[in-house]
Parts: sequence; structure tokens; C-alpha cells
Amino acid sequence: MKRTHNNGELRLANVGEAVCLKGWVSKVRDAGIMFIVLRDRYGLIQLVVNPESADPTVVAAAKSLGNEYVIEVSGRVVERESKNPDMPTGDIEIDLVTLTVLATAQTTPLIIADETDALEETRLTYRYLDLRRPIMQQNIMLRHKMVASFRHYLDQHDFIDIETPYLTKATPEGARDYLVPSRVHPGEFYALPQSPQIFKQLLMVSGFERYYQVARCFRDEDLRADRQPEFTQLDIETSFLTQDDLMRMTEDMLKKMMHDVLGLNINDEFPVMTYEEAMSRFGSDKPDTRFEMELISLCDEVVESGFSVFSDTVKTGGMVKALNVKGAAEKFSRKNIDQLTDFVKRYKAKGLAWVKVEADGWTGPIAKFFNDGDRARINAATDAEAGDLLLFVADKKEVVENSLGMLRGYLGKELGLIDESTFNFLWVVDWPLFEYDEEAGRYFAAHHPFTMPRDADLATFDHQPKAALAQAYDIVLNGYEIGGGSIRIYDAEIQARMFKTLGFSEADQQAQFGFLIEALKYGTPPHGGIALGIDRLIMTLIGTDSIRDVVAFPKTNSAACLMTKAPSVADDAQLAALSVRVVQK
RNA sequence: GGUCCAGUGGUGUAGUGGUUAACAUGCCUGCCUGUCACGCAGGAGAUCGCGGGUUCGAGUCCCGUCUGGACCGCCA
Repeated sequence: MKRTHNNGELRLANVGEAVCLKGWVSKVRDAGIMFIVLRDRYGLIQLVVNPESADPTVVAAAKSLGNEYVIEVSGRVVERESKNPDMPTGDIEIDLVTLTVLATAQTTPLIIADETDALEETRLTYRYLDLRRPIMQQNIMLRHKMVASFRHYLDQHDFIDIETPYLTKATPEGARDYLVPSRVHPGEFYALPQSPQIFKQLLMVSGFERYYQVARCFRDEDLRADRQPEFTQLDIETSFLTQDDLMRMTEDMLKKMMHDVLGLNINDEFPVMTYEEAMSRFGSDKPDTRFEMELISLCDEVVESGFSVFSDTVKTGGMVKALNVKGAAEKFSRKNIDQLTDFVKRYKAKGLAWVKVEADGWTGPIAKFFNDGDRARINAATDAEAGDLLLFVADKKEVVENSLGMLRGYLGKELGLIDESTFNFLWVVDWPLFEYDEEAGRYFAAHHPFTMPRDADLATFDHQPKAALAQAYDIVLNGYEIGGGSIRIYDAEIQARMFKTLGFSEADQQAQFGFLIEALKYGTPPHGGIALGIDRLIMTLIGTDSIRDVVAFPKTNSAACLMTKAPSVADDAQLAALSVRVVQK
């Protein structure tokens, strides 16, 4: 039994065995003896035609081949004299007896290999060819394995897969909806779901105690490297399980998945951190815990310092925090630090103060404002030693934490502080129930408006929304939010108080969610669930920053499909049938 | 809505205001009997995204525009 391999997949065959293969011609070399590299779903394998012994028609057929032709061959497995053990085509080859061309191919606009350097534009226009590249095959395969593992786990635990509508009702808060005009109801629109949230809760009312769905979700917002207008969620809802039950189960499922997909055994329990702690220590609600460099509060240390920017900020209710970039003082020139300043300014910080710590003191433009006592206190708080670079932001709490948190993530990558081979899962719990929007002058649901307040806040959440915490939990992997869930409100009266706090009038409540409020009145079990973002999860496992590497047919930055040219204009007859008129801008 | 980067043979890139736009790869032809990023010789292949401007002269500078990418806003 010999094997050939590519990308970790194995193809087993006995030497001398007769085989039949179908696949794509990856490379032809004609040097008297003809070598044809065939690519199929297992990878690459070399076919050989010897003109002295082979049938002349096979030799002629082999000479006519071009790259990416689809062929069917039969022949015998022979062992190879391997001088080079790293041959990508393995240690067996096929001595051809027959060769049939099933399809010819034009010259492809991109090279079908892992190392393609084609532009995004070319790759997306010819996506079907881009997907032929072994690395892309592997990504899509891994994605399948992940979903299959989840399905298997959930099936084993008595979950059932139930589909919910894609043509549904617009949601008031949250992202912009994709709308679909109704032909039968002129002037009315369906919305594509931003998530199956309400339907899965209604399934709990119906008595399907354990539901899951691999659901497509749609949000009409601008795209990012990790964000597509349609994305896939593993959507889960259960009755009678508590937050702890759900977290334990999800953790169990993720550990099994890591084993099934990557062969990794994670034995430790996932750490749990409160939202407050995550923001305070890491400046992020989804901290990457693969490296240290935490945010250090210096409010007490600088409040009486000579640097008025710091002291005044603290005295007027703001805060000062710092990152200690260990041993980085020499690595960062003035120009480098200016770039870091520009970086934090993107996140509303007014500037980035810095000092380099040296054996005989501090250097940097603000060093002169600090006396020896100030310096000693700050050195102690930040654990600063000679050679360290201290970076400070002074501002409102939100700005300080967000900008330093983003800077921490950026520096972690830039300085190679991250061990890319590790996977750090983390639960973030005790989320605020509401967020206050200064522009709108009202509270919005931080998670969604069906989230149950903590028991301790049940009586007061509508009077003191700012202080209320939610029974909500996010699962974070390597700095990515890969899922989030909550225990839901299952009492119509609490739900009504929630809507009222969010500023929904009685009439709005009825118009938007009348059916849900009504449903809650007929014996609704306590319930809750979680949704995992499949795209971001597989991105993290693969280690790519681009969601387009894990979605078969993704859209561009402008939400277009370069291959199909969608979206496209509708003809007048279609528009008339939908009672839609297009206003030219 | 905003900021930044890119667009040059099929593909990916180089190109300092000045001759016939260079290189790699792919493609075609020929040579090569153990190659696998093979090698050798030859050949075809470009309205430098589009429009305007500056200039004696623009791939190169300026303005606009389109397309792709990264980010801010946005994403309950």
C-alpha cells in the first residue's frame, strides 16, 4: 500500500493495481516520456506515458493535452524512484493505458495553484477557477467539516434542525434590512432576516425544546474584510437551560469541533471574563488573550502630576491609561510613533503621548512635565524597565479603552507577540443591557430587545437602565467575536417594560412585535440560546483575515458579485409587476 | 457619508516628464527518455481603466470619474 499526498489528504493504492481516475490536467511535460500531472479532489498525482510501450493513440492524445483539460485515464499503479521526497505528486504514479479527453480548456485567466498572485478582482470574476486552487478547496472543505461536526453534536443531543422564513418582517432596530417588494401586496415589502431570532423564540413557545439551524443572515451595511452582507450563523435555541448550561454545552460542542476539524484536544475550561474586566484590561469586548500588554490605568498616578493634559483629564471625569510596549523603545523612531498616533486618532483619541524609559530616566517630548516622583509612580504601575516604550491616551473612558485596545491589537500583530498556532477561547459575560445613544437621546438594546436582565436588575432595569446588566454571553476566539447569546425574556409583562424603556409606544409594540407579545402569554418556557458566526470561526481556524477566503461566492467591498454582475437593473415589466418605480439620482 | 492604497500584454509586476513601454510567468512552434517551479532556442501577445487638463512632449504631473482593496462612520 503506497500513498500519495497533497494538502494532507491521502490517496491509497496498491502497486500493480489497475485504477481509473478523472480530473484536471495541471501540468504536461513532453520529453519523450510524457508526464501529466492530474488534479482531483485528493490532490495531485503524476501520470506517465512511455512512447515506446504505450498505445500510439494514447501518445497522440497525451500530446494534444493542455492545462485544465478534463481527462479520464486508466492505468496501473507503479512505485516511483523518489530522489526527492518532497514531490508534490506523491510516491506513486500511474502508467497510462487509456486516456480520454472529456473537456478541453482555454488558457485560464489565473494560475490554478496555491501561490496564485492574481488580484482580488480577477479571482472574484473567475471565482469558479479561483475555487479550483487547492488552498481554496481545503478552506471550503474545512468549513464543511466544521459544520458537519456541529450538526453531529447537536443531532446527538436531541436538537432538531428547523428552517425559518427568509421572506419575513422588517426589524426596527439593528442593521439596515434588505427589502424584497411584494407583487401581491403592492407597496409592501418583505425583509430578509438579520437573524432568525424571533422565530426561534416562537419555536420554544411551540415546544420544540432544542432547535438549531445553519441559517443565512442578511444585513445591508457596508462591508469589511471580515464582513459580508450575507453570512452564516449556527443558530441554537433551547428551553429550560440556564446560562451556565448553555455555556457548558457550547464549550463542549466547540471542543469536539476543534478535535474533529483540527485534531486538537482542548482540555481546559474556557476562561470567563466580565465585560467590564475585558474593557478595562484589554480595551476590547473581544480581547485577544494570546498576548499580554494589558491596558494600565494611571488615573491615581497622574492626577497630581505636572502634565496638565493628564491631570485635567482625570479631574474632569476622564481617564489616563497606558500600554507598556516591552523593549520597544529602540524599535520605534519618532516617525513610527507618529504613525501610531495617526492610528489611535482613527478611534477618536486626540493624541498619543509617549515616553521612552531609559536607565537614567525618561526621554520624549512630554518627559519634562513629570518630576521624579511622578516617574517612579508610573514606572511602578506600568512595570516599566529601561528599554520600554510607554504609550498613553487621556480622554473619556470609552475613547481611552477603545483606542488603546485597537492599538494593542495592532501592536500585537506588528511586533509578533502572538503565537499564531494557539487558539484562545474566552467567554465574556455580564454585558450591559442597554447602550445610550447621545444623538438619538435614548437607550438602545446592547444585545437585542429580547434579552433577559440579570435577576438582580429585574425590578429596576427600566428605572435605572444604565446600571442594568444582561444575561448575555459572547464567545471569543483569538480576538474575534465568534458567537453570542442570551437568556430571553419569556414574560409578556417584562417584555413590555423592555420595549417601553427602548422608547417603543404601545402602538409601535403592537405593530412590530404584537405576535411575539401575544405568544408570550400562552405558557412560554424559560429559554435562551446562542448563535455562532460560521464565517468568522472558520477564518480564525484557518488564520486568514479575509472572509472571502472562506465563502465560496463572496461579494466585493461594494456588495457586488463580479462573476454574476449582481446586482443588476430590473426591466420595466418586472418593476411594474412589483409596483416599484426607480428614481434616477 | 469620509480617509488612504492600487489599476500597464492572458496573468502578476517594473517603469526618474523625453527613442520602438521592460521583466517574469502563461500561450504557440521546435529540441530534450525520469521531470515535478525542469531545461534550451524561437514566436505571437499592450488603445498603460475611462474622460478632461498642464506641457513642445504624459504610462509618469493635476482634476474628475469608474473598478478593486484596507479602514472610520455603520454593523440590535
